[in-house]
Amino acid sequence: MALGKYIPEEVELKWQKVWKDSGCFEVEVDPSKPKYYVLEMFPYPSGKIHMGHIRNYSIGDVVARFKTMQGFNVLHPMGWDSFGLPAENAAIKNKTHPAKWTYQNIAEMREQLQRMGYSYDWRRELATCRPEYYKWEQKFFLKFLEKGLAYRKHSPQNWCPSCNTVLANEQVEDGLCWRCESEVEQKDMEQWFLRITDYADELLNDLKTMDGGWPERVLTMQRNWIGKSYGAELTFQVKDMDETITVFTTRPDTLFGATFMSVAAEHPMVEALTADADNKAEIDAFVTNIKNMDRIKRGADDLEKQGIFTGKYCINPLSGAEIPIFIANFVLMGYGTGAVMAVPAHDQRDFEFAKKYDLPIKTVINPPDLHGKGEILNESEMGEAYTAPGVLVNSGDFDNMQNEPAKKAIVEHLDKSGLGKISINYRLRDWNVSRQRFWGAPIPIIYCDDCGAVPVPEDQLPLLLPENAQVRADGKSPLPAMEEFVNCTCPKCGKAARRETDTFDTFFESSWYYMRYCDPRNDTEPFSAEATDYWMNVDQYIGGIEHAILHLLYSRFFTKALRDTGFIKTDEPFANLLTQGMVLKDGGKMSKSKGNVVDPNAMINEFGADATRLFILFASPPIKELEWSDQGLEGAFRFLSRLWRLIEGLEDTLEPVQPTSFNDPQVDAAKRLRFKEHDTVRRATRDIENEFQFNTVIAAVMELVNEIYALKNELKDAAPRALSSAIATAVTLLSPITPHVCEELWQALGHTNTLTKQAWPTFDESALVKDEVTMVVQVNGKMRGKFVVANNTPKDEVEKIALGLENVTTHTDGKTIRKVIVIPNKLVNIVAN
RNA sequence: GCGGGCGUGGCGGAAUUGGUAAACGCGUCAGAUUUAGGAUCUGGUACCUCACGGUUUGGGGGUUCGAGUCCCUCCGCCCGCACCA
Repeated sequence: MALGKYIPEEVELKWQKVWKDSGCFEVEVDPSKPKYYVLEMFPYPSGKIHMGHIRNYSIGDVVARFKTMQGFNVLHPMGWDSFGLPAENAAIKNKTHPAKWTYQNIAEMREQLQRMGYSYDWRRELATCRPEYYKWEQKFFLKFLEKGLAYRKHSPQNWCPSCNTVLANEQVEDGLCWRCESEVEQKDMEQWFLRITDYADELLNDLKTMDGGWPERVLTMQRNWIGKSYGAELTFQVKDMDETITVFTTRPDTLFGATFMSVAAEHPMVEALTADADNKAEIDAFVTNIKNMDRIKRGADDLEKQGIFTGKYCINPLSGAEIPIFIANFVLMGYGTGAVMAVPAHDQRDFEFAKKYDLPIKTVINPPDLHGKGEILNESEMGEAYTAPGVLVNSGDFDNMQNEPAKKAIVEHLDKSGLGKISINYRLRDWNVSRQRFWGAPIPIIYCDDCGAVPVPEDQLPLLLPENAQVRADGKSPLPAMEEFVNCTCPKCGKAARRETDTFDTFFESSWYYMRYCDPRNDTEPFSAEATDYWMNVDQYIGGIEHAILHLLYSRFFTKALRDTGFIKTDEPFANLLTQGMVLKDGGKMSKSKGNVVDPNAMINEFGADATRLFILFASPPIKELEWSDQGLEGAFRFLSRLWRLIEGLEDTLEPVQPTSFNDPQVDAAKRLRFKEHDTVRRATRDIENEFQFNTVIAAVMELVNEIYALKNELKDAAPRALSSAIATAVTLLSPITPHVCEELWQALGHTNTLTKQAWPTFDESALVKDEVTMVVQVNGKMRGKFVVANNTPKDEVEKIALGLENVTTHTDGKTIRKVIVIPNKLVNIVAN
């Protein structure tokens, strides 16, 4: 058939329709085939697709198509993370309902994704703002409540004054709201939490099982975030009071060196400790000052250490020494117990504090070299704390012990009198899932004056978000003022009661959507065991690094929590994670403020979806940053046109043969082409399997096309089947990357199947064996010549040829040949001096 | 400060893992074709040198017959964590 001119839009729309009509991307559970689940992080439907989306989804699409061609039953779904603040803000601006804005955006973005030709099973599309979806997470919440995994607590929370809602710890970056970058305040509130800390250990330990599957830096970030530290809790009696203070320390071995104690300004004992102090007013001012300091300033690394004496002392449980209790600005209530035993000789912070307030410094860990000489580290000469290992001194019965074993010995000793125990501390906090916003899934709880917080009965789910709500100009949720929503009766006692008006954090929805994709239309359960047993877990997950903690940690937790509530059998949701690099323009991030945003639609209209996909995958490996280039995109288009013209020009010659099917080379050119063809399959397969290096896959196919161009006139009559085979190979290898144009060319070659049903080409090792090889000759490691010999020519023969080369002798004349190294079929290095 | 990554032509980036550095593409130069072309084709293009040849993977040192690749050290950039007791 005649190809005519390459008009991307025509070709692309044609094949998109063929794929859609044939349902070739629709998959079902099929235990007879190996499954492969490839997933890209689903988008928030902001309305316009951007280059980051295109990159993310193009990478995923190549993986999906490649794995399909390799014979896997590939699940590749797409949907919408459609609850969230921007919809609400847009609705306020346009005086409409967030749902309307959201569904419009979804329709637009769906069209744009479809225009890219991605191989999604669109039947599985889901939107998290639909009751059919959030119904199930309301159910999960009730189950978590039953299991004690969800609970309500009154405590200081991160409050974003601009978003009008609380934030989880993970959603505060450097004291700023992750969404709007407003300064986050502290506010006492009663909120719903999920006990992610119950899973701290499992979340940490299982990171080991993902080694190799996840990027090292994401694993590190999660480890840091969980922040496990081993230590002890030690209890100090307060002198002249019937009170104790417990500290967390990782260095119980230094207990004898504790010369004072520091507590946080928020510590619950502060009021009692200072109640009868002479300078009560001064202390109160100091405490208020710290509490009012904003998070950024308080967390700054150059914050000067400040403290104030409470007037009270406590008793060192081992030495019996009386040590003063200070309130200090660097002690955090949110970590450990909010109280620290201060050992200035062996902790740099305590050292600085002691110097400033002239507090005693006492060496209890002696450096090994000094200890050997019978000397003890002199406190008055110390310029900084000694934090390295050593031997205990000034520590009573524990003297001369190595400090590591002493840790355990001291805690065990204190344990007998109930004053100390081994303790493991985490930085991770429970997940606050309450949000004071409208556009989210309602939390299914009813408050009754008599019965307290009562779960909405399961048969009343979904608890619907009212469609008639009118968003408020001030950004506050309209729910509390909606009587028809708030007023209800207590499911337990039947008396009048009020509904919870907070909604779930939107990370709640994204924590399990990948499970719902397995069985998205199920209306009797969130997903069937049959579906999730087969499809889960996700084999390859692809998305941005910005979720290294947030979404990825919550999802890991959710998977484990759903496992323990009997919904699923999986331990970890994502076996392999690829974090794609950012798309840059002129060396920087694309942003509206810089005015350097490239609109994908314009590119697709001018050069087509295929050229856009080709460029974005060719310009850089997926994990690295990508510098956008309009000229590069044109180059991609040029290559596709060149391939198109190649086939168009050979229409009378080419036959519909299978890739790598030509195996009877009679002439040198055919042999050469066959070698290149098989070598390209080898390289392409290897590079895809090695971290999806599509850039080099494309380069290899370009080389093959160049080779075909170079040999086509010679082979047109001599070996037309060699050309047909090589071209079939090029088109097939390229098809996951530029699927539309490849389908068109495949059809033009005379094939009647579509490439979606074509197997990934295989190569023949024997085709890669060359009759002749080019060998390089070096003299003292410098290249001096080349020669061609028969493959596997014996070493001594090769050596003889090499030594005889003219350009070699000019460099060896007058020198003694010390050694000749021969690497078969590759290189000869002559060592001479 | 701690942890991780990176540094290769004018640019994006390759290098079968210790064996011809700069594949592929962009840009650019020359030629061909064309009424013309930002179309297409052919050829050149790391640097210095008329040439022979020499130099080159952030700098310096080392291991090796041989180093972009391994080791040490310094410099620069990026990312994460950071008063976490």
